[in-house]
This record gives sequence, C-alpha cells and structure tokens, in this order.
Amino acid sequence: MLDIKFIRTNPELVKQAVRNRNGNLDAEIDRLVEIDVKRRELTAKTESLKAEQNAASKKIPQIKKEGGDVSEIMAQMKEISAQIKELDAELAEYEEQQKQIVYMIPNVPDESVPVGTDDSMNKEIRRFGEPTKFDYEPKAHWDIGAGLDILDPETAAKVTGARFHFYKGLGARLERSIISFFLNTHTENGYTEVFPPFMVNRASMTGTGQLPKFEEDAFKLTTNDYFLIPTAEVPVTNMHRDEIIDASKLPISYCAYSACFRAEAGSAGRDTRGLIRQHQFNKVELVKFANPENSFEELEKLTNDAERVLQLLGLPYRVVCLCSGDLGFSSAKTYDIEVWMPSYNRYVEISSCSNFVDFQARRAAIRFKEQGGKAQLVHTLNGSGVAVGRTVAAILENYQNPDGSVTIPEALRPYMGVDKICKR
RNA sequence: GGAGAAAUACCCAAGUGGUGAAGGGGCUCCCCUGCUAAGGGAGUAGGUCGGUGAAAAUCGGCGCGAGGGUUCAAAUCCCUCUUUCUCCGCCA
Repeated sequence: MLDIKFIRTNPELVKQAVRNRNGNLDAEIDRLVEIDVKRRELTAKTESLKAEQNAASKKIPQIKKEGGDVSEIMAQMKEISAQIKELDAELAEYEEQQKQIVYMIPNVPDESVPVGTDDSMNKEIRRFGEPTKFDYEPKAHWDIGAGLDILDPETAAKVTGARFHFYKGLGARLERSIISFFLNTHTENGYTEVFPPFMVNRASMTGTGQLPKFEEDAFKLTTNDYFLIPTAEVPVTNMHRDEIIDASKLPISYCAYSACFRAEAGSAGRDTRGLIRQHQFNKVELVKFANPENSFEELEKLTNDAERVLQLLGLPYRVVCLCSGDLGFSSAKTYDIEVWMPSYNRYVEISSCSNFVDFQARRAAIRFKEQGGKAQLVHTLNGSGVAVGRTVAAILENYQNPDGSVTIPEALRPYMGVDKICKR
C-alpha cells in the first residue's frame, strides 16, 4: 500500500498514476483525504481524553493513601471513560474505511515505466537468439507431448478437472530436471534456496497484495482461513514480515521452488490447450529484499539472473518493460521475459520480474536498520526464475525434430540421463 | 483430536488491580587499573500513531503473544484466538 502521508500531500499524482493504469479512483482518493482529516481530528480528541484519564489514574491512589475522598473524581472519570469508548468506536470506523480505500490503490509506476494502455505499448528492451526456424510444419507442444506419451491432460481431467496435467515417463523427469537445474543455477549464483509451505494465512496474502482485492483468483481452503499459494513470492516475501533486518544483511536473495495454484478466474477459453495456463504449475521464484538506494539495480540483476537459465537452455527470448497499463497491482516496474513459442508464433511470458519498492514492505512491515539509524522500509523484488511448465512447452516446441522426437538441451542432459526423448 | 503448562525488551527473568514494568546477563559509553581478567559509574522498550514546529526539537496516545470484555484504573481478572512446550491418541 501507499503511505497515507504521501497520498494526502500528492493526491493528484496518485490519481494520475491510477489513470495511467487504466483505472480511476478520483472519487475514492478525494474521500480518503477527507476521511484522513476527520480521523486525525478524532485521534487528537480521544488522545487528550486518554491523557486526562492517565493523569487521574495516578492521582486516585495518591488521594486514597492520604485518606481523601475519591468518589467525585471517580464519577468524573467514569464519564470520560464512556466518552473515550464512544470516540474510539467512531475512530475505528474511520480507520476501517481508510484501510479499505488504501488497499484498493495500486502502486505508483516508476518514472522510467512507459505510459500506455495495454501490452501493445510495452517496450522491448533486448532479445536473445532468433525465433526458431523450421523447414517443416512444427507441432504444438500438446501434440508433441501426446505423440511421445509424456503429457496427459485427459487423465488429469478425469481425476481432477480441466487445466490440470499428468506428466509421464521422461516428461515427468523433464519437469523434475528443470526444477533442479534452475535451483542449482540460482544457488551457484548467490541465492539461498528455500522450500516454502504451499499454503499461507490471510495476513501473508494481504502482505504481498493478493488480498483483499484479488480473493477470487486464489484457491481458499474451507477447513482453515488458508490459501493455496499462487506463487512462492507469497510465503518467501512474508518470511520477513514484521521484522527489522540488519542493514548489513541486505540484499537478501532467495530462490524457491513451489507448486503454484491459480483459479484463473476470468480467463475461461484462453490458452485452453497445453501447459500454458494451468490451475497448478511449478515455478522457481527469485525473491530479494534490497536497500532502497539500489533496488532498481537489483531489479536489473534479478532479471539477468532469470534470463541466464534460458540462455543456458538455448531458448530464444526477449525482455520487455511493461507499460503502466499492463503493470501488476503492487509493482512499480516490471520486466517480462518472453520465450519464443512456435505454436503461438510469438513470444510468450515465462517470467515477470518486478520491483515493488516499499509497497509490499509497508503492508507487511518489513524494515531494515543501519547501526544507530532509524528503521526504514526495505524494497522487495521478485521474479520467476522461471516458470517450469512453460519451459517444458518451450523446449518441446523449439527442440522438436521432424520425426516427432525432442532433443534435450545440453544443460539438462546430466539431469535427464538421455539426450533425446523418442517415441517408445 | 484430548489433557495440562507457558508467552514480558537482544537473552534470562520478577511482577496476581493503582504513582515511573524489578533484577540479572549481554551490548554501548565513561572511570579505575603495566596488559588481560576483575572492579566502579551511566545508558540500554525498540517501534508506531498524532499535535506544535522551517528544522533541531518537544508534548501526548498506544505497546507485557493477538483481539475483545469487566473496571475510574488491567501485564495482573474474564472470554476468544494464535504459537510454543510436556503427556496421550492418530499418522507419512
């Protein structure tokens, strides 16, 4: 969330930022500023009454000790106590209203983010490799997977439902190999591997910004107030919730494998075939906690670290800087890494690397402190390093052979133990 | 899932209704002392919200696991929840 002090001193800037994201919260922001004034008035009133009450609480035992009569002052205090109760209730209501509006306001895009309405206005930053060329008609990964008997959505549909997959044989092994390859690469590159819980509580979902606005996108347990994680970002970022980190420890870099669960509400009919859009998929996530001084440099590094695994796999990709209208709710700046997907005949998102600046840190109360200094909010960053299912899809399609087999990229052969997946 | 116990600061820990939340360890600074050890003194509740102020400051609210309640007044009494520990049950 944004700082209420920032909003009240820059309401027009915040309104414009929301408009640049194709939203409009002008009325809400005006109301927020009004509520904030009332809230502070009321706070001053109730606090001065409480100060009076505290003073009396010190006097009463003193008077009693001296044998004086306290019945009059107690009667007065009873009245003040009732007033405080009333004002506190009113104050709580304003605070609740304020919170509701503040939680609806997205992050302010960084100045370097291009203003634009949709993904057509994203800015391409760089490319690696060239789109793969075929001298025959290449197949889509779902057809390759079916042909090799390594991907089986039909059985998953019977066992569970739509948007789930069974991987079989070398397909399952490929998925597992990629996870290990990603984690090993990032670990060698200075990230600390963590294996998080796949369910989190409401406070964690709120801390990283999935709640309260996007509750319908998540799978919620009926037995607990727990949610299946949509990404490892949620448990890993919340590791340091309500903590003050020693400044010398920054930046903290984690990599984490997790299954990810998404309801995909509102995307019915899109990407219904193959591995691109599933309710459950695997992902290796990179998470950083950085000093605000250099968080944007850390974003560049994190993006490069995510790109590295695609380079080692020899998959063609490009990096785009998302425009304001395409930016995620909590993000100040995002680079998407898009891998070449022959069946789509275009680049498809395989990683999203974001700097949230202090937006998540404020919600989750993640701070750091220099020796003798004041506690300040950290900047949080994360990026996929990278999505595993989409990597399988990209490998199957980009490394396919005319006979229906798929060559295993060099980097994965030690994990796979074979250099090709052939029809059995 | 059942029964019991606990949660106070960086750590240990006292405090069962009333004026400033003891004490110790550690840490920081100072004194003393050939060095070290020992000793003496001071500081050590961070943080957060609000008021005044250009600022430095300064005043106040909150804070004893979390949230409610009782009371003029709650670390202390009551209720709900969370976590940890011990025992029992179940279990990969």
